[in-house]
Amino acid sequence: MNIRDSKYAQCLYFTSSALARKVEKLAIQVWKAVDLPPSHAYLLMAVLEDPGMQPSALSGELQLQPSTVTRLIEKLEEKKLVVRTTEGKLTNVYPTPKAKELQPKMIKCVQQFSQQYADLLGVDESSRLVQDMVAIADKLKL
Amino acid sequence: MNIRDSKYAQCLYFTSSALARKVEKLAIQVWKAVDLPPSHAYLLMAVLEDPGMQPSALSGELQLQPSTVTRLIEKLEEKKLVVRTTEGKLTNVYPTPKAKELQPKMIKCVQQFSQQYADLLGVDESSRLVQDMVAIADKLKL
DNA sequence: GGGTTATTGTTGTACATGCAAATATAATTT
DNA sequence: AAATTATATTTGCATGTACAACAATAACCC
Repeated sequence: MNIRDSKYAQCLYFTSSALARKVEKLAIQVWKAVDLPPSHAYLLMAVLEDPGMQPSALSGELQLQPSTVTRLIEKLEEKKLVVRTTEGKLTNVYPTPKAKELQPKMIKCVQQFSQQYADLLGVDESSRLVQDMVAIADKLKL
Repeated sequence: MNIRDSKYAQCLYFTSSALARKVEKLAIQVWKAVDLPPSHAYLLMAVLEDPGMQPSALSGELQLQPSTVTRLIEKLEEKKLVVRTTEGKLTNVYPTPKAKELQPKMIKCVQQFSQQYADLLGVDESSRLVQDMVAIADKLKL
């Protein structure tokens, strides 16, 4: 069944969550190339671009709760892709050499992913949609 | 931090999941009025509109995996809002009187929710966005 | 009719995410 | 300097969702 055929196709809750699930599935496929779920991959890319980044900054950048960020970092630590150093109340997260080696592949994943939905949807169309979603999400202050 | 300030604000994975999380939070607030999480509420509304609806149909209507539908039904059964009857391999899900009593309140929740984001975003803008999201989600066959 | 295949639904398990509370440290106030 | 308040991070617990494997039944084909 297509989403448009659902009686809830007019509802923002329904459509945004259905879309997110579908997009995530696509992303999961793409990110299998580096054996990471997308959420882990995005955190790792942020840390690679800004080594030493703190969880609070990651929380803002990724729009995830601090607790979620902690959990993601734990997983990446287990895979030896990041290390954490704590002094005082502050924590710094650094990428390991293993993560740096992975970086080129990750960049390819990003490209492949955006290519894939640009092919499906058209470049202009998809970038307009993304901008609209951003605008709306930012208006939803809770 | 706003989503637009994130370095991932151009990425469909990031924006669609961030938007979905925000919208879900808003929906959760609204649906507290009937003490149901939105996912449960939507399933229940579907069953109220079409008593006896089967899990496979619910899976299509709600765009959720069958296993997820089973879990939602279990929760609603615990709350005495639906009952299940099985004959052969088919299962029918029926709303209880308690659910029917709740129906008017649920309709109000739907209205309140759509009102809330229409106020924030404008009626035209938000309905256009929803349609775009539907169109795109439907193109993402996986 | 009997064997194969397809459909329907449920379970076991895993993971992502969040909230609220706890912890630890820093900053501020008095 | 002590007490209070604010900030950063982590933990306990709960929930939602999915995949894969399973079970049960129905449909099909020979």
